[in-house]
Amino acid sequence: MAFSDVFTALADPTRRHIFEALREEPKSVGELAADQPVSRPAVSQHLKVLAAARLVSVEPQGNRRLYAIKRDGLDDLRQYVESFWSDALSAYGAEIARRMKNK
Amino acid sequence: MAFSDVFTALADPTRRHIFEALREEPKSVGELAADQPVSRPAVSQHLKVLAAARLVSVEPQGNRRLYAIKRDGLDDLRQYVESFWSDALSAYGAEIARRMKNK
DNA sequence: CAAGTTGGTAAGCGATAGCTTACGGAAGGC
DNA sequence: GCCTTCCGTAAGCTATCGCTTACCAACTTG
Repeated sequence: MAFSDVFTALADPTRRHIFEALREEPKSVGELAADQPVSRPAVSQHLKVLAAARLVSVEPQGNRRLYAIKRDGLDDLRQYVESFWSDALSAYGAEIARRMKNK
Repeated sequence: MAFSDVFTALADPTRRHIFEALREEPKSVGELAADQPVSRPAVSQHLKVLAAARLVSVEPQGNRRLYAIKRDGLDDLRQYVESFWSDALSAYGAEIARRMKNK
């Protein structure tokens, strides 16, 4: 499943910060690294993981490489959460019902 | 943030399987372990992580402990994804616009 | 009360994740 | 053609994760 890659990608705090830094606008690796407490190669490795999870896209622009948020990974995540929604609701209701019954 | 715990909890495949096994109904540790390729203590440790992320709830019932899906963690996750939605949409649109412009 | 379930915790291990430094290659500026 | 900027990759180290076995506590049942 593609869920696995997305969860793994967003589980790391540094990687999540990088991802969130792209909310405003597409940025280059250097710009992203400037805002993080880790080295530039580390950021580059994180971006590779984010790209594999289809959370970001790359577009070479001259000398630099512009990274931007990509919808695909977020779509997977959203779908996963939504698929749990009705189940969780019913389970939640059953939980409440059972507690009232036990009382 | 509470997001971190949720992402970390669902990043591990075994832990996600355990979590998904609770979709149907609340189960005991032994029942959960029977469906997994790992030992019972491993399942117990995974449940601890899931509980810390507020993804499952526990209720002692006699000799056993019944675990069930809890909404709180899923709520956090959903909220995180939703908060990205408009941004991702606009970024996506900007991306398309830029590509058309470059062409 | 003794024996059998059920499950959480501790200790220890092998594997992996994330970081750093060092290097190489591609594009821009002179 | 050089020199600089920008960035990806390789190698290696340390810390952490997930697993196992061993142990112990709580409850149930005879």
